[in-house]
Amino acid sequence: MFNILNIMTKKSAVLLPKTTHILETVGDQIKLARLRRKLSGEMVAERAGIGRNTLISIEQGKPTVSIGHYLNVLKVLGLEKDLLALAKDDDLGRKLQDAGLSTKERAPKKN
Amino acid sequence: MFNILNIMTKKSAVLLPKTTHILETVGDQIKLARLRRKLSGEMVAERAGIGRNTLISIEQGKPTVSIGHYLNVLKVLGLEKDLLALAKDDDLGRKLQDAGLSTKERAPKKN
DNA sequence: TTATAATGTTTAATATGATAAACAATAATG
DNA sequence: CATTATTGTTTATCATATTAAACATTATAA
Repeated sequence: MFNILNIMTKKSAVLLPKTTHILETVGDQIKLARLRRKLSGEMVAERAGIGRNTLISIEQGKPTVSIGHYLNVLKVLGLEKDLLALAKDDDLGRKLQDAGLSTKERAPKKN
Repeated sequence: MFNILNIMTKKSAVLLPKTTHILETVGDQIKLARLRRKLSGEMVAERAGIGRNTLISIEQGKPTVSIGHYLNVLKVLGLEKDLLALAKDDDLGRKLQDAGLSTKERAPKKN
C-alpha cells in the first residue's frame, strides 16, 4: 500500500477503467460458455493444462494471465478461432493506408 | 535440453501447431495495423506502457505475453474492442444450452 | 550509394505469473 | 432440509515474463 517503488518498477499491465471492463466482460463470456457445456472449472483447467486458480483469474478478468493460457482455454471450449478477430477488420488502418498509400515493412524514419 | 524437470514443472503455455498458427496470425495483424498507422515499435511500446521486446513478442506470436499487455497494445491502435469477440458468438454453446435447458451458476455435480 | 533509424537477438537481473494446498462459502442435488 | 461438489480466497513457493542494454541487420529516404 502506497509503495512508490512498486509503482515505479511495476511490470504487470495497468488498465484504464474502460479497458478493465472489456476484460471482465470477456471473462464472463468465457465462464458462460463453460457453463453451457456443463463443465466444471477443474475440468476445463485440467484440459487446458493450467491450474484452477489461473482459470478463475481468466473468468474474473485479471490482466495477468498469458495469452497462451487464454488461447488453450478457448480451445477446450472450441472457441479458439475467435482470437483471429483481433486486429482483423482494421477499418481505420485501411483508411489511413489509403490516405498515405503503400505499406512498408517498417515504420517511416523520423527526420 | 532434455531437461525432464523443466518439462514436468513447466508453467508457460504449451500450444499445438494449429493454435500456434492462430497466435502468429494475430501477431502479423497487429504489426500490420501498427505499420498502417506509421508508428514505430518503440512508440507503440512506450504508449502501451511495455518494453520494446514485449511488443516484439506480441508481433511474433509468443504465447507468454499477458492479456493485459496485449489489450493495452490494441488500445494504442484503437482496436481494444476487438477483444470482446472472444467467446461472444457461442453458437455451439447456445445449442447445447437449448438441448439441456436452463443455465445454472455452477456446473452440475458429478454423482 | 550512403547514412541512419527501425527492427530483431541475446543476456542478465528481477518483478511477477502460475501453482498447489488449505480453507470458507454456497449452489445443486436428493 | 442435508449433503456435498463447485467455486472462490489466501498464502507461500518457484519458474518465468518483462525489462534494459548492447549489438547486429537492414529497410528507408535523401
